[in-house]
Amino acid sequence: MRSLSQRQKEMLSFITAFISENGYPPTHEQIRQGLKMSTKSLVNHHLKALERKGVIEREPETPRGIKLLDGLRSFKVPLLGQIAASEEPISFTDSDYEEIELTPDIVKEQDGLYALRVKGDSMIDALINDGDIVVMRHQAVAEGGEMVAVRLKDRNETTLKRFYPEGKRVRLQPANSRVEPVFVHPANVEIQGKVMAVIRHVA
Amino acid sequence: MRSLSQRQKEMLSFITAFISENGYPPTHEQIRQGLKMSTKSLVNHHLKALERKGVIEREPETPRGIKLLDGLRSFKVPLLGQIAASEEPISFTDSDYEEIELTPDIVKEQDGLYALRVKGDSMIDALINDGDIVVMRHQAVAEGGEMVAVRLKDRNETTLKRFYPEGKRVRLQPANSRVEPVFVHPANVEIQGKVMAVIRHVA
DNA sequence: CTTGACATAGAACGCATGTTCTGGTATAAT
DNA sequence: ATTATACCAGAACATGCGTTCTATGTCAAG
Repeated sequence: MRSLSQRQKEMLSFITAFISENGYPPTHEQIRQGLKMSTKSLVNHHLKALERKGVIEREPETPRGIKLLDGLRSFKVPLLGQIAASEEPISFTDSDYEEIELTPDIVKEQDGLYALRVKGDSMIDALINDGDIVVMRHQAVAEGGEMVAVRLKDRNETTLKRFYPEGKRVRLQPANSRVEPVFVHPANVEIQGKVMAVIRHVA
Repeated sequence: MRSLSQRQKEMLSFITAFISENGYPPTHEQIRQGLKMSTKSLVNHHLKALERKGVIEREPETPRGIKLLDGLRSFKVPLLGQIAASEEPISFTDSDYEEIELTPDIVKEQDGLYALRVKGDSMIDALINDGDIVVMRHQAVAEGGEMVAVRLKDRNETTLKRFYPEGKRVRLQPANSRVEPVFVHPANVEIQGKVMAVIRHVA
């Protein structure tokens, strides 16, 4: 993005604040009043410049038809429940769930996401604490190196580890490089989802 | 919020998606076309109902004057640089920095926040991995139990731990409950900020 | 002195859009 | 049979709003 002049920055800032406050963009007249200009044609002039610089997009002849291109892009993800080593697999049919609001700076891809809250400290060798939120993506097969939620059928236990198929066995590698990997038979493994991100509330 | 009828849910869903896609709300005519209704007065009727149920707010006689009350609320935080055990304290004067977009579901309070990317695995006993992002808040003094970025002057080293003043010494408690705490003299400690959240990109 | 960029000013025009009023159907509960 | 609720339909009206054209001033660079 080319740099903006002082007046352009002011206009962009005004529009951003207006949208935050009101939920919809301002009219040219509202911008004119807000920036203490005497004419709407000056507003149009600056909006054209912001458009040329790739900062906004305008829908022609459309009241409030201004879109910020560097606008905020959050989205919501269902927080379906909890994950712990010893619990039953998560049920995805629950329709009465919380949601958490994420952004592309937390998780790039948005398809098929859900979140789970970690219960207990059994995930600590994945550097995941009790109470952390893991953002998952629905996925029943994994590629080598992906971190997944894996259910070990013989132990009736779920763990979060990096998954490496190695011939006749699977290596499950903890995130903490100082902890030894686990080796299991492929038939013993059920992949419940791929870990996309972890969020920890501290304060 | 009282429960919505089927048609009201459809309308709310349409408006939410439209705003996500376009950056501004739809007109009555756009809603009418989107929901395959034959008249704008029906759109007005349902919008009135959504308003009564406290789901939207409308500015009377205002094109696109619809505000979602459960709207998305993200904000941006400067990503000022890196934090590692052995580096110099972070400079806050850098004006040419990235930003990351967060939401109130990641960090409730928004004042005085900045983010740092962790470099190296020296924070592992705080359950923080190389590459993780810590969201900090400017704060030069800490209360007992808060997790802070602490600089140990004699070792010229920065660490993230929970801070407990205990009379003539300070206890620095790792997040990992299986790791022993560190005891230091209060004069040796310089608090650089309070840890608010940790974000790990996995995939 | 000329040119280009930035900022500014106002009149005029034409289209975009919200709201009200009157009227109807279907279903469920009383 | 009546009432209430949800959903629906269309005409008419009035206001909200974007854009163009013509014009001017200041400052910096060549």
